[in-house]
Amino acid sequence: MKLMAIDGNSILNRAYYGIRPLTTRDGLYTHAVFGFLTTLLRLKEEEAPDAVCVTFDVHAPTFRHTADETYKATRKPMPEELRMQMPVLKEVLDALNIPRYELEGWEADDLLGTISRKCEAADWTCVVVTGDKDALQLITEKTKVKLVSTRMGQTTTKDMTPSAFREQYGFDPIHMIDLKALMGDASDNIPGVPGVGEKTAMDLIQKYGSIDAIYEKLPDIEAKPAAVKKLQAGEESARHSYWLATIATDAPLEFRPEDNLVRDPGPQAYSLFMRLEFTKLIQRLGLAAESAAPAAGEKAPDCTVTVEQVTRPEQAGKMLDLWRKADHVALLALPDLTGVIVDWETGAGTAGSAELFFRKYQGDWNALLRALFSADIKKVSHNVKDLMRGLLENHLPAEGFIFDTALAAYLLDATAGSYDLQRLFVSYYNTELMKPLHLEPEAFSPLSDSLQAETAFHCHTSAVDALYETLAPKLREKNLWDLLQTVELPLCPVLAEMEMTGCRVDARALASFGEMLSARSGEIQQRIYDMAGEEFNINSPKQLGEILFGKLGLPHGKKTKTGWSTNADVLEKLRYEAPVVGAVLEYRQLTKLKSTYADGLLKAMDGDGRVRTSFQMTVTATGRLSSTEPNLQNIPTRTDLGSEIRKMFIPADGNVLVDADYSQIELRLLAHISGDRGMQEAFLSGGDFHAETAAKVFHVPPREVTPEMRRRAKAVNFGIVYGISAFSLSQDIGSTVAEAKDYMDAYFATFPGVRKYMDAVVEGAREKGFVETLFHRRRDLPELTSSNHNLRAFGERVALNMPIQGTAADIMKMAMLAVWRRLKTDLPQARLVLQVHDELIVECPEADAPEVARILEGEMERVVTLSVPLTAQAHWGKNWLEAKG
DNA sequence: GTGGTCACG
DNA sequence: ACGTACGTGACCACT
Repeated sequence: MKLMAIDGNSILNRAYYGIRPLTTRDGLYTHAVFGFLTTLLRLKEEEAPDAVCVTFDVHAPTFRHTADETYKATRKPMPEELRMQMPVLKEVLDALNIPRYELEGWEADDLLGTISRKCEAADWTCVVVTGDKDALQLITEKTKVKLVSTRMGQTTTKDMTPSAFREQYGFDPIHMIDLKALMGDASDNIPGVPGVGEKTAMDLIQKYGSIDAIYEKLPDIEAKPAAVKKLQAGEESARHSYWLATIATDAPLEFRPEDNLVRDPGPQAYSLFMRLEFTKLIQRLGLAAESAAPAAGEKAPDCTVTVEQVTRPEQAGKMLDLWRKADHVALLALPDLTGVIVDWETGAGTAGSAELFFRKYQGDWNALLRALFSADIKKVSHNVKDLMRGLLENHLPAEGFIFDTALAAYLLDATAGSYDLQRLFVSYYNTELMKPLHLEPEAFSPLSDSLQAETAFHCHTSAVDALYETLAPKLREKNLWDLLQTVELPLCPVLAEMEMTGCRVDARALASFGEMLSARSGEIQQRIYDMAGEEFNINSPKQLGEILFGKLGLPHGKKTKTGWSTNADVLEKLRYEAPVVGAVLEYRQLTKLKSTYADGLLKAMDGDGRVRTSFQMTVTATGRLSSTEPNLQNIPTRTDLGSEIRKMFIPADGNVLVDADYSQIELRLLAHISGDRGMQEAFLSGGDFHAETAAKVFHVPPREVTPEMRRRAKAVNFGIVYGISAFSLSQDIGSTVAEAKDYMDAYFATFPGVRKYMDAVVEGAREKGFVETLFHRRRDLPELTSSNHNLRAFGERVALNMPIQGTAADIMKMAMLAVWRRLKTDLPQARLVLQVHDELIVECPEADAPEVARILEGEMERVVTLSVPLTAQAHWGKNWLEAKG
C-alpha cells in the first residue's frame, strides 16, 4: 500500500509564486489554491496512491526555534494574498475528503517525517511531496521524496529515491542533515559552521559521511588547513545546527495510514468550487451540484415563462407589435437562421418568450425575419457581429441592435479569455447554464427529439437578457458605455460586411508560387542533409538542435524549456560558423511561406476565388481586432520573397485596391499622451521622426544624424512603447547593456515628459488596478500586486504599452466607422475589405480610386485631434503590394 | 494539447 | 538573484 503525504505550506507557497494572480469576481485570490489542486491531481494520477494526506505548519509560542530571537525577523511575512488562501485550501481539502494534519508547535516537515516513519512501521510505502530539499533526509527504501518546483506556471517534479539521491549527492540521504549542519541554511536560520560553504561541506560529507566522523578524525582530515581551523572553532555551532536541521520523526501525532484512504469528494465540493470559479476542476473531478442538476429535458427554474410558439402570420404580427413597444427584447438565433428565440418584458412586469422556427411557421419566414431585424425593434444579443453576418448574407436587415453581452463582458474584462454564455453565466451568477445544444441545427430537425435542445435555447436567451441587466450598469459605472454604443456595436455591421466581402486571391499565381517554393526548399533540404551527413526532420527543433549543437558542435545560445533554441536570432549569429546554418534559415523561410501562406490561403479560398477571414472583437487585451481562418493580418511584407504573396491579393475585374495607413500612430500617441514638448516638436517639424529624435538625443543638427544614430533612436522609440528594459534594448541594437542604458538615460534626459509619463502611468495602474485608453477602454492588471518580480515587471510593461496600443486601436475603429459611412453614402461601390491594425484596405472601381484615397486619408486623419498631426497616406494599385505604395 | 518558430502591426 | 519589449494566429513536431 502506498500513501502520498503532501507538504501543504510548501506546495501552496510554490503555486502562489509560480502562477499569475487570479481572483474571483468578488476579489478573493485563488491562484495558489488552484495551483495546489492542479499539482495534487497530477501527482495523484502519476503515483496512484492508496491514501493521501496533507500537512501544515502551526507556529506557536512554544515553537522550538523561538530560542533564536532572529528566527521570526529573518523570515519574510507571508503576503496577504497568500495568507487569505490558506483557510480556503483547508476548506477545499475538507470538501475533497483529503485528511490534513497540523499540530501546534510543529512544522509541516516534522509531521511528514513522523507520517513517513509510521507508514514504514505499518509496512506501507510513502511518497513525501514537497518543494523543500530539507525533506531529502527522510528518504529510505520505503519512502521517496518528490521534489516539486514551479517555474513560469510550469510544474516539474523529481523523484528522489535512495539511489537517485546517492547519484546526485554522493552520500546517503540521512547525511543531508550533516551537510546542513556544516553549510547552514540562511532561509531556515541554521548557522552551520561559519566560513564553510556548500563546496567544502559537500566535499567533507562525501568523504567522511557525517559530522561525527569528521570531528572524530579532526584535525587529521583531507581539507585545507583553513577549513580545519574553522571546523574546530565551529564545532558547537555544527552540533547545534545538526539538531536544528533534523526533521522530527516522533511528533505526538495520532496517525494511521489506513485512515487516509482516497475517498470521493464530499457533497459540499461542488458549491465551494463554484464559489471559487474553478469550473475546469468541477468538470475534471466530475462534481455535481448537491441538489440534483436539471435533468435532461427538464426546464431549469429560469425558463418557466410562458412560451409562445409562433406558427401563424397573424400571431407573428401581434408579437412584432408587442416587441416594437417593449423596452428591448433579448434574442438568439441559430447560425443558419432557421430558429430564433425572443424574450421580452413589458413595463407592467409581464414577461414572455417566443419560439420562432422556420419548420413550424406557416407564413413568409423571410418577411418575419425582415420585420424582426429592422430598426424599430430594439434587440439585445450575444455576438452581434456573427448574427449580422448571417443576416447580411441572406440579404436581410441587421438593424436595431442596442447591446451585445459578449462585447460588454469583453469591455469589462478584456483578459478574461472567453466570453461564451455559459462561462459568463457562471462567472456572474455562480450558476451553471445548460450546454448549448442549440448550436447544432440538426438538433432541431423533426427527426430528433428536440425538446432538450429547445430548452437550452430558451435558457441561453434568458441568460442574455439577465446579463444585459447585469452588465449595462457595470459598463456605465466603469465609463465604458459610450465605447460600446459608439464604437464596438456600430463596428459590428462594418466587420460583418468586410467578412462577407472577403478579398480576391489569384489562385493560379499562388499555386505556381507554391510549386516554386517547394522546388527550392527541396533543393535546400538536400543540401542540408549533405552538410549534416544524414537525413533528419529540419522542421523539428529537437532534431535540428541535435544536429547543429550536437553533431556539428556549434555553440548554443539561449535555452528553451525543452532544449537549445534554434530560432532565427540564434541562427543568425551562427550564420558564418557553418554553411548549413544559412541553409536552414533559408529553408525555414521557404517552408513557412509555402505551408502558411501558399497552401494555407489556397485551402481557405471560397469557390468564388475570395478568402473570407473572421475578425475577432473579443480576443486582444488591448482592444485590437484579430483575424482568423485565415489570418489576413500577418501576410508577409518584410522580405522580397514574402512580398510576392501580397501580389496575389487582387481586386475584382475593373477594380483596384486602395491602401491607407497611419504614419507612426503609436509614437504620435506617445507624444500626445505624455505631453512631452520635445517629442511633439519632432513630429511638428514634419521630417523623419526617428532622425529628429536622434538629433535631439545626440545633440546634433538633423542633417548630421548618421544611419547608426537613427537606428538606435528608432529602437529606443519603439522600446519605450513596449515598456523598455536596458537588456532588451541591448539585444535589439546589438550593444552592451551598459551602452543601452546610456542611450536610455540620454533619451529620458532629452524627453523628460516621457519619463514622467512612464512613471505616472505605472503608479496610476498600481493604485487603480487597471490602465485605460483615451477612450476609457481598460485592462485590469492584477499582475502589479504580484510578489513575483517577473510578473510585476511584466505588469509594468503592459501598463506602459496598453494605453498607447489601445488608443491606436480605438482610433482605428472610429476611423473605420467614419470611412464606412462616407463610402456608403458617397461611393457605394467601394467596399472595405481588410484592416491590419494601422492600415485599411478598400476595393473599388478603378475610377473611384482617387476619391476613395482622399476619403480614407481625410477620415482617418480627422477622426481625432491630437497635439501632434495624425497623418495617413493612401495609395492604390492592381494588387496589395502595389497599393501599399 | 503544448511548445517552438515565425509571419504581421 | 533573475529574466527580458507590447499585441496577435498558423503550422509543425511531439506527447
